[in-house]
Amino acid sequence: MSPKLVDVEEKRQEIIEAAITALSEKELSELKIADIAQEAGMGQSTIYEYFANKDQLIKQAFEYFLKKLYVPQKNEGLTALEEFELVLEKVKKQFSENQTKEINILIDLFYQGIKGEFPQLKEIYEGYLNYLTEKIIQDQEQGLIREDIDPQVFVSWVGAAFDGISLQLLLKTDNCDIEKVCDSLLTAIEIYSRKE
Amino acid sequence: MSPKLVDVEEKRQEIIEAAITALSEKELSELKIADIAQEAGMGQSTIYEYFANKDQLIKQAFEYFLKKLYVPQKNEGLTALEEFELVLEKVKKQFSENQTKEINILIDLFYQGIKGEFPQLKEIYEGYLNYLTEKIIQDQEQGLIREDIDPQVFVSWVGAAFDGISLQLLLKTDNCDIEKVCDSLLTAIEIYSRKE
Amino acid sequence: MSPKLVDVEEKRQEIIEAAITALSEKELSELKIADIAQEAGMGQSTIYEYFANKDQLIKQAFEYFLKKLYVPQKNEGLTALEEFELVLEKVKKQFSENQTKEINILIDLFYQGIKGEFPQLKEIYEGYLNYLTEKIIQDQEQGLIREDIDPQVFVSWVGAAFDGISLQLLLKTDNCDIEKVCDSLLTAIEIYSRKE
Amino acid sequence: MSPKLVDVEEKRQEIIEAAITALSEKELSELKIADIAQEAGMGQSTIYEYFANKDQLIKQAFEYFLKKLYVPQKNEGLTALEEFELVLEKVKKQFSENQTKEINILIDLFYQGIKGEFPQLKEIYEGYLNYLTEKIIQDQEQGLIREDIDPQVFVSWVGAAFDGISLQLLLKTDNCDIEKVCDSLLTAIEIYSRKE
DNA sequence: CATGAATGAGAGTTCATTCAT
DNA sequence: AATGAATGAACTCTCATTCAT
Repeated sequence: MSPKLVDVEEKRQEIIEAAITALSEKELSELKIADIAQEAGMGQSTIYEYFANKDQLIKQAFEYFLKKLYVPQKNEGLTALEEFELVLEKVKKQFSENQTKEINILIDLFYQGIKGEFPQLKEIYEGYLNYLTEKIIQDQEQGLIREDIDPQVFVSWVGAAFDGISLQLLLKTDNCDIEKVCDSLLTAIEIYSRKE
Repeated sequence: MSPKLVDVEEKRQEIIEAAITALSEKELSELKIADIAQEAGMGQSTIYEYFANKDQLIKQAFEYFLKKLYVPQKNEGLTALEEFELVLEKVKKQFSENQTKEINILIDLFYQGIKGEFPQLKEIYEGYLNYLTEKIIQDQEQGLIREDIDPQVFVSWVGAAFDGISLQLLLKTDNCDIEKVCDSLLTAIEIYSRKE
Repeated sequence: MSPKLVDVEEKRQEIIEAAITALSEKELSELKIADIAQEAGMGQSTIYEYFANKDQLIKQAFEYFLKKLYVPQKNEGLTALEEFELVLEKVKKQFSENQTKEINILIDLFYQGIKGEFPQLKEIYEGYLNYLTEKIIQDQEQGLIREDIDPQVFVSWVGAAFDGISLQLLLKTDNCDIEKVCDSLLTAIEIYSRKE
Repeated sequence: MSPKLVDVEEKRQEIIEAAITALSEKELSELKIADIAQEAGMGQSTIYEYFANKDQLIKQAFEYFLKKLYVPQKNEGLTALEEFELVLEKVKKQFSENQTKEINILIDLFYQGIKGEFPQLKEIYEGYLNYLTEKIIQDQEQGLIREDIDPQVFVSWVGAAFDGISLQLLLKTDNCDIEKVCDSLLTAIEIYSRKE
């Protein structure tokens, strides 16, 4: 009915995706509007038709990136321990060759999040911890995990350990074999949580 | 014949400290030479009498900061577990009100380190893990820790958990009580490592 | 859909011409981007849309200037001696009132050329000598010039004398009448080169 | 009688010589006060005790350089032609390996002179032409050179040719053998000037 | 709607010069 | 007299943003 209108939202996605691609190759502080425009195959000024300024664009790009990354993908049937294994598996995969680019964005994103300039990160992080907490509670109900364990507290350090392992991978410490570290951690978790 | 003589090294410290102060209030990518000069109470060009360029200054500032932070302070007498407690104590203290500023710098520093632009960080990080590894080995020799545990692997995930906890504190997740998390983690460590 | 389209090459010419105008009023080492921008009637940053940096701009300006100056304008029918007369005529004209500005640029250009920072000058200079050499050879074939004269050697000092005369004009020595000097030189050339 | 006074003039010479040494290694537009100070082995500010500013210093350095270079060294007994040969010999020698450094200064000096910022150059140049003119006149009186030649005019183009040859040497044109060019020029001069 | 072109504001850096000692 | 130290003013260059078409 209305005259041919460009789908504004679609165009925004296009730009955001270009921004993410660009971000995967350059760190945020080096990312220019020109880079994004080139990646998107459009003029710089066109970007300003869809975003008020660079900051807005970057923020929305991060948001989009996180949404895409954190497809809940709830594994209903799994126990907490199985879930933990899965998470670690995911971490390892993420650092395998073909996904290094996403990690670059994750780093920038965390940096912004920690600096308080991307508050969504905190929410998402808490969501992820809460999801794991739920799992613990379910397992406790099913008698798989000791009841005297505070699920939130437990998840907090387990999650922390996972993040820390990511950090070590990022720093590329040749401290030791990631495989063994994960196994050892999982063993500790199991011993700690299992009913007598 | 007797013009004012300045201890060059001292002046450098002065500027570096100004840079660190400035960094505690602004993130690295927003830090200008002008900020540092103002903080140091001198003209911008004076800074260039002591540092070749901004990059050099920043790098040396990080280095200085790390040196100051990581006074080895080896606690000879302690067992690994006691040492772990101590580390966590330190982490908690670091996040108490009056040291928030240092944390800002730590974040920037880690960001640079991960991005590969401050390789010293990796060394220091490995040094810290190695120090803990030594402790484990000593305790194994004294029969305090199970011998079938690979010290490096063990330290790797323990260290990771510590870092992850820091990260959670940085993100200010109100997930739960830090005190309890630390206790829970320490318990898990103890159960995992103790001889039958 | 139809934003203003500018012929990039044309714009470059515009800037280059502004640079040349500016150069005719200031010596190279005092020439600022701001001067060129003002002369061209645009913002400084606009210049950087068309040239990577000042050096590039200056180099291209010199190149452009030389091209404009050295229109081959080969005078097919003339003998070497007639050509020499013509060159001297040209030199004299160049120093007449309304072309003084171009001379300023020529000086800078020669300075750069001698300093080795504008190697094109050498090529052009050699081209000019070669052109004259050709003329001599033709005349030798036609029996107008003694065959025992090495054309290159001959041209070398004749060209040198021409350049030296330019230099004297530049220094504005009131040594004596340029007209007579040229005549005298031409006579010497003629006597030296003519067949018995 | 008076307390130990530094001989101001001596100190100035010292600085000037340092400037000249520095100039022989760097071109004028790249020469910093710091370079001169370093070469002279003194602090930058000391230079300002003896010279009002950089410009003054450079000008005096050029003046000093010229004075040192142009020791009249009048060769009383020689004929004009012999003198010409000598000059060319000098030119060739100047371009031999061990004196290239002085040439750098000469170039800068000429550049300044032509630009009108070093008027002394003109005087000196005219002095040199006058000296040669005198020679011609003497030879005419002795019947060695045709009387119908205007000495000034003659010297003008001969000098010009000499300068032009220097220029060719500076541009490093591989046009041809300097030796032969000089010989050819001298022959032309001789033919032109000799009495029947 | 799209965008080429233009730009102002500001960044890092250099260097002749001044000044206190 | 000598100079280490400090610096203001100026320069080149960058880039997010605006605007006319």
